[in-house]
Amino acid sequence: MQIAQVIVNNNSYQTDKLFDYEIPTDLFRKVKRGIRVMVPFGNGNKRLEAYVLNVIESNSRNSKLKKVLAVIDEEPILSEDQLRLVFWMRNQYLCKYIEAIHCFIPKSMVNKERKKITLLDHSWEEVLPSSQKKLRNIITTLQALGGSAYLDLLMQHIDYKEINESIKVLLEKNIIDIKYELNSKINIKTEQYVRIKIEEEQWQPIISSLKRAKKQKILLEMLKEVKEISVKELLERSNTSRSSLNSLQEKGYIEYIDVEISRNPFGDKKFDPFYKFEPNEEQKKAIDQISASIKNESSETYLIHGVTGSGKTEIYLQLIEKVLKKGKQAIVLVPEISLTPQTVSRFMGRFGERIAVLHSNLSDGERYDEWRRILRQEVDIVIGARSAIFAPFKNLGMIVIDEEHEHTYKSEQTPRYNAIHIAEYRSHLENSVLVLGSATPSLESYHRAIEGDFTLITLKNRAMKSNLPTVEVINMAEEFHHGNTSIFSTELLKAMADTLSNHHQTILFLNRRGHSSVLSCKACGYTVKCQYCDITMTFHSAEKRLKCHYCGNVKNIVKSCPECHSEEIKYAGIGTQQIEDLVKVNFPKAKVQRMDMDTTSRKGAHEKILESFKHQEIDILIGTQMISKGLDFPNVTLVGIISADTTLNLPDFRAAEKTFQLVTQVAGRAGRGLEEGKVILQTYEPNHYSIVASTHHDYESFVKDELMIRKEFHYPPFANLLLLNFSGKNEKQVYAIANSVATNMKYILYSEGFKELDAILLGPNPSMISKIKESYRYQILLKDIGIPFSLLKKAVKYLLIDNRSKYIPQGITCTIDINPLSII
DNA sequence: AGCACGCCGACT
DNA sequence: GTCGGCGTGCTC
Repeated sequence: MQIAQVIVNNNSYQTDKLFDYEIPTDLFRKVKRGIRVMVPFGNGNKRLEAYVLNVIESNSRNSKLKKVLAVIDEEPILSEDQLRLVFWMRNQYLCKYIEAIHCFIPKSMVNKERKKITLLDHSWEEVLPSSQKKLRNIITTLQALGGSAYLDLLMQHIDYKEINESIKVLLEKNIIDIKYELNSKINIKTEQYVRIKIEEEQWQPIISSLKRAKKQKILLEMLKEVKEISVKELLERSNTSRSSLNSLQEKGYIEYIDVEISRNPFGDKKFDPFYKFEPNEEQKKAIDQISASIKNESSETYLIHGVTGSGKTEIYLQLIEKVLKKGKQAIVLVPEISLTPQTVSRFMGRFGERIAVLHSNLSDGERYDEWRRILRQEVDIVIGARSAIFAPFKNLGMIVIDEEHEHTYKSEQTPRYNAIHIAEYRSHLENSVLVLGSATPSLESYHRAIEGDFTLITLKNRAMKSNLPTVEVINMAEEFHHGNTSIFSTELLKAMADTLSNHHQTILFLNRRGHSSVLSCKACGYTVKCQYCDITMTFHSAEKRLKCHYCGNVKNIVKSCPECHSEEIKYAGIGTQQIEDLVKVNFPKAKVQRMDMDTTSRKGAHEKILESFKHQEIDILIGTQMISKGLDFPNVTLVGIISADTTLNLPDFRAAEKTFQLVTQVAGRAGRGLEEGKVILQTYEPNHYSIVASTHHDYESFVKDELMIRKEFHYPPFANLLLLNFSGKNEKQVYAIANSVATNMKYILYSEGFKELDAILLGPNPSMISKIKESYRYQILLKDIGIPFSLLKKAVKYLLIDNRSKYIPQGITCTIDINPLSII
């Protein structure tokens, strides 16, 4: 007997195991590893979609096994390599099978069965005594919904919870009918085509028979030429109507067929060709070195550390050309497509049609189309954000991860994977080259390069022979002592004036949106906080309202303090909106544009701003970290960093690294053309090692200092971290649960012989933001100091996965984050 | 996740 | 008594 071992499409820890089903003989040949099937599941034999992870042969006849009902796919939806990745991910990230599987499959492909309840035409009034109020209520609700409704919709209209019982009673009484409908969101977009069915020798008699049907004759003659054409096009070209075509079909001369087409997410957008250019010495060396691995199909990892403007993109482009020549495919990851439109357009401009683009604001349908294009091998290159690492290429030659230090490569939802981590494993599985690139590599990657895991390639010079900009640090404390209370230092204002008069462009950077992030009472110190989150509300001057940046809650501004009724309200914590206002006051004639989440939420707004900046319709561009990467505008000669301290002061072990990266990246926007660039960096901590290093563009010295600190305090790359997050509405309960997990954890580790637990387990502590959307948050941090990381993971798996129901009650959410990028 | 079963307080 | 809410345990 053949048995399929499947994972059912249920996102629950309790069903996260392989279930055995008998494969009926007629499905023997169709059921394979990686295919989807329908199976009966549970007491009611609810039909569920399931993924076949194994097919085994069993000698003993187990009559208790249920049978596979049907297969969904012709071909496996998950390849052998992808299956291997699924198993690996579950182990690595302690996630469920189904969570790993869903990474590989677009949402719109997942089938879910919905219960549809239909009222039958019976005189239910007689059958149901009027005392049965509940049942009658269900029926009247059903009538109001038009006689039939899906169960979930029906439940929204009825406020008691035990609806299933009543549904069952109604079904027994034959008052309603239940149907299961597959809520398949598969939306292969098709277009109707016609195909001619007439053989050559039949042609003459048929044509003569159509003497009186002029239009039909025209249609047939056109079809004879092209054999197959879309209905729409045919009708347009022939100037005929559908009815003529229909009568041809009735006579059997033609047939209609549905042909799959793709929606193009880029519409008719044309990309300027981006011509290949001759690489300089450094670039050429890098290309040659990596090409060798592409040629040998060795799964080597390269880390390209190249200063801003060193032409990393051109290296990627030329390497991809080599990959394509070998008949292989390439994946390019960029931090966030919408933030790097220039990079994307260069790829499109060089390679044209055979690229699929996966960015975060594609609709489900568009995402599905791109995925299909990849699967049908219509593209050779995928360029996309984090999730593009799962692109279903069959012959992968290379993975490029640009700006590899970016935190967006780490998923914020379970499974909390790191795309670099996945890329490493995937390149290993599929013998493809992995190329990481950054002007400011993450300490993890750089450390691994030093250790010899990655091959380091350094680019010291800018490709266009321009120099790196000079960076001038302004001590804002001194500025203040000299009587300048403005947020702009004298130097910055002067430099902005100079740049304006030279008709060059300025970028001002501040990593905080809104107008003011803190409103507080001068008299009693009260600060306005969100009622749902433990966070101060930010004043937005455009809407003249207060917004919570965590839950989106909006409040009117407070004119007087709700505590002491003082009317002295202080607006502190400067954001980009306020900068914009102040710039306009200081430079009334300058054309100023702000670019942050608030000005770019509309589709296409992003490109529009960059386009007008490119055409020099903007003198001063003000923005958040959105402007820190990928922008390449030669006329920008001044970059002003309003405050480097916002990131520096975060209570996170990566604060210094983030600051160095951000400052270096932003500074890199200046002086990319013929003119020298200048950066003015304002800070209250001019002597901090990350500030000093970034002013000298000295990555190596920063890394040296930072690595020493990381080693001393046992942080990555010298330790692995495991963060457990607990949240729930009842603060006391959240703490109690977190505490019991911590206690049990300590007990397990202690009994394994590890006595120094204070360094290994920290917490539970309230999270940095202790409340978000009315949920209280606590966390436990685990570090592998003097203990194998695998053992920590094993203990976590035992407590929070294998015995989850014992430790985590309903109402408490607990997430596991392996090597989080941030522990705040 | 969904569903059945069984316990228990709150009502006609 | 019994209705309905809620916790528990199971699904090949």
